[in-house]
Amino acid sequence: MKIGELSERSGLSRDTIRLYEKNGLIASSASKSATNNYREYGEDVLLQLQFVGSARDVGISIADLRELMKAFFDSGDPSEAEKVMVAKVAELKVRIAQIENVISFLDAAIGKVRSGLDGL
Amino acid sequence: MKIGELSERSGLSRDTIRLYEKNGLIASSASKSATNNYREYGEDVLLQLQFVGSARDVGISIADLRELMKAFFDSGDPSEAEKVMVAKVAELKVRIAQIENVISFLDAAIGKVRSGLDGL
DNA sequence: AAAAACAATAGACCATGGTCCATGGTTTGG
DNA sequence: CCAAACCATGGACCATGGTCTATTGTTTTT
Repeated sequence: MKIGELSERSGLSRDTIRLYEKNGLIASSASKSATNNYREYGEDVLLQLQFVGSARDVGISIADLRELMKAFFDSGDPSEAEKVMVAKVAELKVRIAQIENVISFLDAAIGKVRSGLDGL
Repeated sequence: MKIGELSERSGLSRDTIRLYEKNGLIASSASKSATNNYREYGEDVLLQLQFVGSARDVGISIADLRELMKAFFDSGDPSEAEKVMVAKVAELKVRIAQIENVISFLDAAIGKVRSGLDGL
């Protein structure tokens, strides 16, 4: 498919898709084919892009994502690839813990406000 | 305490602290006192700053944080304050779910790599 | 074949969140 | 008293991640 359809289906702008491609997060295939130099994407790229989108939403940087995608797709060394991904999972779990921490803080604050409401 | 000590104790740079103060995340107290115009902070600000630091780490924007801090400290309307905080907690829970989603994705990828390793 | 829709590229532009720097005033310790 | 250490301010600067624009080329559609 061409970038327009991919954009449509992934929910990412054409510009963003091109940016991601330029940064090595995805790859277009047969653009070199012939007449035009339009990017051509397979269905698989849509999946990749959905992952990338969620990951970006969650704050994973483009640089990290490049590393991850590269690990998964281009890595000659699978054990190295695994290492990268496992590390990222660990990082994300830490992040969840941090968020839970912030939530506790807020819950406490909410409790305080509520008791203030009830109390006086 | 003065900004240097607060910086020391909070782990945030002086510049960052000034930035946060300028953006209404914290407030310095008695600077208006007399001779100098040095910022003066109470112990409470250290706590606030620790919260702000964690929240920033977790990706909460300065703008959102201003709203939260304002809700908690300056709000005339406690029920409104509560609303803001509850909303943020909900948002954070969504974020956790998103991260868990990304983790699942990565776990699957790791599984794939591993089976590739084992299989061949 | 001509208009409308789509694509490419490069570069400008923007917001966010910090850091760094220059200048100048204040404190503090020796 | 005087140097070192600290503080203030404003503006420059930086990275990241995206969007927008202009220009030009390719398809499609009628």
